[in-house]
Amino acid sequence: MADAEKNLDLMEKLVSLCKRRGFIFPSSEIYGGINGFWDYGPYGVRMKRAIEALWWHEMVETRDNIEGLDSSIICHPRVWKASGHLDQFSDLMTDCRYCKSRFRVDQMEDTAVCSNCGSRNLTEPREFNLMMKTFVGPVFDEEHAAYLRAETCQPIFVDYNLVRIATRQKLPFGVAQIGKAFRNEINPRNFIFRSREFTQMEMEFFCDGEQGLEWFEYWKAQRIKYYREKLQFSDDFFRIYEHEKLAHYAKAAIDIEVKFPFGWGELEGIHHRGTWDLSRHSEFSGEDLQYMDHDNGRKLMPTVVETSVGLDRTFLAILGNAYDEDTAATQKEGMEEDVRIVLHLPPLVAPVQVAVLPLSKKLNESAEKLNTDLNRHFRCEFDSTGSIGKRYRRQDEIGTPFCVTFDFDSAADNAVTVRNRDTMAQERVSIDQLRTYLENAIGI
RNA sequence: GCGAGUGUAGCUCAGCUGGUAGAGCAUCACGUUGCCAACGUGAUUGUCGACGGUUCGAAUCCGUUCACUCGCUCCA
Repeated sequence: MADAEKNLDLMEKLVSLCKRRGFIFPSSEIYGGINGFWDYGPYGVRMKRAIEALWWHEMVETRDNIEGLDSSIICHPRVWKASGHLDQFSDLMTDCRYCKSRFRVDQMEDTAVCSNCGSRNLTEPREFNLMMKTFVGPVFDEEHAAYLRAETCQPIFVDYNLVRIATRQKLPFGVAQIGKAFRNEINPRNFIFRSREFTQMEMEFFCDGEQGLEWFEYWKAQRIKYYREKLQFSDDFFRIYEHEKLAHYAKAAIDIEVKFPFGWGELEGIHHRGTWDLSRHSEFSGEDLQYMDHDNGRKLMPTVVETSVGLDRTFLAILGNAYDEDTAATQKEGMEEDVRIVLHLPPLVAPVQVAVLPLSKKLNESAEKLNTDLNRHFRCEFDSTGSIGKRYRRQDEIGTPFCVTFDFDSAADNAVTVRNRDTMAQERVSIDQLRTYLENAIGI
């Protein structure tokens, strides 16, 4: 099978598995769906929150100089004037009906003629803006227009000084935020890779411009380490793309790209944004956002180094990387082996980390008690239906790294079998040691 | 937004030229089994994506629309 075909196949399998097993559903499905919107089901939300928690822990909780923020989704419209989102994307566009080219009206020499084919058969100019519009208050007129944030970083810049004062942070320090952002993408594509409502995990690091490039290199290294060690990405699964064309204010920018089922795609951007954002907000708000360095009596506009990740894209990358089909022994008539679908998810983000399975329904009571105990420390699931083999396969398909099987000897020897998802090997573990054993295995 | 393809049970799909719906898997119950999708018996499941038209009759033909996939386009 050709690579492209195989990859397409993988995407279809992921979409199907996600729906079937409750990871991700099309939004509003009973009404026919709505383009560019997705719902995270029971297993999906477990995993999504686990990824969020992992990022937050790595970026905020384990660092003294990064503060958290949870800003509103709707901001003052001038925020988007200052950021440039409103003007740059309020373009009037026209399409040539003949050759299908599209032009910005303000860039055309003659607004009645297609510069590509010379046709005069053009559509009426239409306004294109990627920001989602709404109205604040009950009156729906332009004076009350507002926008859902197109990225989570702008409110960080807007609140930067309040955060600094409240926390008494000195440069360099960062502010992180996880939240929804909205864009009216012309054409949402590739499952949850490009949707109109998505979650970003962003951290803006404020520093003295003289150290900007050093901090850029620092965060680049930190983020690569995170993907290698925490999400277990191998070196052939991700790559660094260095921007050749930089925004006028930026000094450096890279993207971390990963191998999605449809090809390489951006997962995270690490950008040196200079003083541009804070300068713009100073200018538009009239508020002086400069920083007073009391150590040397110097006043400066902080430089920003940004790390910006798409949570939904991380989710898709992890899923695609984890999906595997191998073969395993079966007792089905006339068959030696059968296909086994397994998600090799990193245990830290697996929706179910430990499945507790009684070997027989006769053992339900004791096994349920064990499940209740383990549930306090891990994401657990109890299942007693069907044969034990079937239950193992069910767990494989949702990526459960460990199955704990309570059997007929367990009550007597106070031990259970721990079955490994990846190797299918089993190990007898004392119930007293079980929590420690699982914590080590999961990497908590 | 343009072009192409697809849409039938939870999933994968079959339903030829119109006669009002099927398989495998999954799910559930009971029995059996006791560590890798075992077996037996039984059961549940559909506005055939939506709306409209043609027809005595539409999953099937026609139109419109919605969604998904791919290629353009877009992606601050």
